[in-house]
Amino acid sequence: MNYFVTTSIPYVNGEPHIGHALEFIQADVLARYARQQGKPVLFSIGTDEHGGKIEEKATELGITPLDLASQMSGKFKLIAEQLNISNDRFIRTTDKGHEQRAALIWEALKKDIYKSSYEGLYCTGCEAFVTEATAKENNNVCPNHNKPYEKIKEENYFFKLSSYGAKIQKAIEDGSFKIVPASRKHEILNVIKDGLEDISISRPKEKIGWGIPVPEDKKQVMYVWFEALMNYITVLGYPEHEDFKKYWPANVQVIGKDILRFHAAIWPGMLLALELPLPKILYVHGFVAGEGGVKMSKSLGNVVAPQEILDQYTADVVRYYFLRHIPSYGDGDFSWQKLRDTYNSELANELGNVVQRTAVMIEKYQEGVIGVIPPAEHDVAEYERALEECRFDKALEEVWHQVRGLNKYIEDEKPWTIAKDGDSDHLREVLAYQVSAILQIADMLLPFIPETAEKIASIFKEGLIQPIEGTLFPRMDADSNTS
RNA sequence: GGCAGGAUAGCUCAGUUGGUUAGAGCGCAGGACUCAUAAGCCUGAGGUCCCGAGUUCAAAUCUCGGUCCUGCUACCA
Repeated sequence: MNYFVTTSIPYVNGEPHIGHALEFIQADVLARYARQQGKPVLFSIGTDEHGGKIEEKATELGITPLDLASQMSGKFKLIAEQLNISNDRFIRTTDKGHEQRAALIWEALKKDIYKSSYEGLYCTGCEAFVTEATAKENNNVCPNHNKPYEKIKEENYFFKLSSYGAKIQKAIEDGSFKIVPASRKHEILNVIKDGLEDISISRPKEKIGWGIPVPEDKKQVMYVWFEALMNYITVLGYPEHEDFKKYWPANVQVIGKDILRFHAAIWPGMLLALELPLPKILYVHGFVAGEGGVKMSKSLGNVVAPQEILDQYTADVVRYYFLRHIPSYGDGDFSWQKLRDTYNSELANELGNVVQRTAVMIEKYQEGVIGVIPPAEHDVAEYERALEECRFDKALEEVWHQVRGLNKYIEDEKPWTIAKDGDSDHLREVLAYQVSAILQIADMLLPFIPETAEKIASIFKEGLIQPIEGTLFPRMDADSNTS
């Protein structure tokens, strides 16, 4: 009954990008849908703030790592607000609560943690070791950071992930830990089947100071990835808080395809070691490319920040585009042209107009009196199934099927002709049916474009048309936006 | 190299266990209407279903071979 949904927590190393926006929006739909069904919901998002990269950047800027993290975290928070994300919590890994509880988790994992020295080639940019083969392939220079690999020997703590591979595999295979889409499930099973290796989970403090101290070892801090994953339960107040008992395991954890391994192998390993249940569903979205499916990159100059889109369009428009036109199970792309076409044809012409024409007819022919609205009658099974499978695109297609159906209904019934013929009973019946269909559509749209859905409902709910200011989605001219 | 997925209309894609004339949305062209945001509705054009062979009464669908693309993963010197 209780419903817990999370997004991954973005690393505050970079500005919020379109992929973060997508993830926030998708998770928000799940949260709002669950609330609509009357479930107690907890929806958390947040930011991941420790690690060497933050430390370095802060040093460059001459500020403290925490100041930098706070600044960046604020930007993610702002984007979430602008997108009308209904998160109940926003966790920062620098929150005292997270830091303290991370230490408790470490203690609880102790039977699976051991110390060992590790020698290998390391990239400070990636904060990761690479195999010799990889290093050779790249001529000893990390391609991501353009820095030579350093040969280092470190004392690290390790987590016995290898002990949990079989259990994780079983949970994925039997569906108790469901990974969608299925292609991602196969992908990770392929990795797990070959056996999971123990992972390094700490760094020497002298090398990376910006992190959560390892309990009882002042010389080590927790590896940022290991500690960041813990946010999903520290945010609930693991281990003692009521919320933790109430909301864990998560119903859905929303992540991007680039961090599948962390969430489908390491994280479940940690949970199993803690003797906690695994999340029910791990939903993996794809990437958003730029125009023509070309990857967004600074050097190509085709990067579009969520902020830029929000400067020109309302949150609902942005939400709609991302949910309907970025395939829920694959990669998609963003272009201003596509956004405007979508806006005009789907939101303005089809949805906005059907609301408008219905409201106007009731005002014109019946002084705004709606009369008895029949109950909703369209089958929503497909819509519901789509949502259960995190197929946001498909769910919206189902809604639009109804929007189109309604426009067709109006053309078939021709209320304006009925009005001329003076058959007021029949006219009232037809218009009330239109309202019924619109209200059902608004209901289905509530998790997706909440402001619009509420506005639509408000027009018809009182039995008398309550006009709104302007129109829902005024059409946009071809030259009204460029950038 | 291994594993997985893909190639269908100008674009994005759907095509369930093989079964008449291969579909939708967008875009494009034409039409009738007038309640509405010059929106909506109707009609139409547009396809060698990647290539080749095979199985079958029948293949977009199944088999084999090939080409190209994507993802994951491994490795050689």
